[in-house]
Amino acid sequence: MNLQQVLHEKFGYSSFRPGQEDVIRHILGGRDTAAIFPTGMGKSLCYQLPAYLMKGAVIIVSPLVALMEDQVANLRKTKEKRVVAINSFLSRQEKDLALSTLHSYKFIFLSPEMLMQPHVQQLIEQLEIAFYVIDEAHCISEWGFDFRPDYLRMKDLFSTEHRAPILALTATANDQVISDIASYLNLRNPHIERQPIDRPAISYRVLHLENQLAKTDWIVDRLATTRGPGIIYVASRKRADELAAIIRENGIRTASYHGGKEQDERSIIQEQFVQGELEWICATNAFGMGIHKNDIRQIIHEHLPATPSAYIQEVGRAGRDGKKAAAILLYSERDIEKLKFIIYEDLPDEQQIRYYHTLLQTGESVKTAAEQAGLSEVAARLLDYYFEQFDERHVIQQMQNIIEVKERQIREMQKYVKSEGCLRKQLLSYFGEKPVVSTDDCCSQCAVPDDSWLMKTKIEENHSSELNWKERLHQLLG
DNA sequence: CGCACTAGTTATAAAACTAGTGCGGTGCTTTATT
Repeated sequence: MNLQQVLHEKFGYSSFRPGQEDVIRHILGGRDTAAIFPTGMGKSLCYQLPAYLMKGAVIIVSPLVALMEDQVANLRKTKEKRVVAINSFLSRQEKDLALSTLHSYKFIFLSPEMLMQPHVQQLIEQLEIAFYVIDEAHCISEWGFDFRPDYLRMKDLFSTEHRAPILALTATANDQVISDIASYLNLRNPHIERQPIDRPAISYRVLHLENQLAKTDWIVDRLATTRGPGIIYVASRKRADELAAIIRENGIRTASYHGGKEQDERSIIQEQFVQGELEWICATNAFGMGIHKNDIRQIIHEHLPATPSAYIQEVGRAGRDGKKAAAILLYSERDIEKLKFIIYEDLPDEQQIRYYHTLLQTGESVKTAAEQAGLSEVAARLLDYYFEQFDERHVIQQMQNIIEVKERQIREMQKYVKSEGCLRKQLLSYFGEKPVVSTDDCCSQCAVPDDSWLMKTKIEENHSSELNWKERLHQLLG
């Protein structure tokens, strides 16, 4: 069957977006492929379409349960019934039923953790598999090394001689991330399909503000005078709640979003934001993946994100409709230390590693050994993975490598906020790119920022309270 | 590390200092008990 024909009949599109067709042809030809497309450029089609032209099931590895559920719902909307997501949302019985009837599904969604469970793997081995999809594949780099080691364990599974081809999908990847993806998915002579990540509609701005109070003032003023929808990224859960409350006091529809909230509440908030019932979201970096909203106009960061990739991704959620959007980073010198603390907190030091290892060797259980060595759950899980691979000396070395990589990324972010040249150029250089076209409203280094297009009309402003936030807060507390 | 917050001190009344303390992101999974 002709690709165009399937595109039209099954998906109702008349033409492919840039890169899609190439990716699909390579997968149909059985070649491992990595596709780096900016968000909203139709990555899902790259696996959905070839699935219908090939025999067997497609296994999709997804980082978030919510993301899986979302994709399942989307496929069901297209009248596809042979879809299943195997995860902790399912009851014991539902899970057993799904696993015992795996062969009847065309699309099977799994987390890396689920995929790596031995009994799940046994069942998958018996299936006819068209190809594997690793959705949001940058998670291998972002989470694999220090948070979710099952992203690295997948390497074992994909190292078998005759395995189905792999399609890795992501929106953002520099050479290092691509190399991690290729290595940990064991891609063989992969085809790399890359679309430029530069988004000319986004203008960049860095503002140096002395402390949190100054930032709060700036944000409140900014939201009183300019329009959303927008996202404000903050560094802690507590701060997300607090800032959202302050903004709400000014009569602006705002909610907070972070990992400390119940799954249900998170879905509702996300949905309200997408529907336009909420104008602003104050969020930690938990917010973002799987948000389909085209008209986000502003992304404000109250703190420095940990990596350029994180920044590009968070900022890339704005302006998907191609219209203008503003990316603003508020920066103060002290943010760096705080950032480092959060990053290193979970990583075990040499002493802890040695002590933990000794305890394990003397027959102590993983749990008590971790407790006695003062390791967080995350740290213990990481060490278990690394001790599967290396001896003690190399495990310590690995941990040092992780810290070095993270420090390098923080230095890159410092280069960005301190850049005396074009911010866009500086940021893109990390990804080996240059700006695609020259834009009038490029960044705060190239020109004085022009916010006229974002200004609220008088009527909109009058909806906000006349009192400033300090007075309101005072009233509340007093 | 830096910050917000609390309890105690000062010195004779209320508020202003100080020292001590707690807290800080990202998500999958799942066992046995209430």
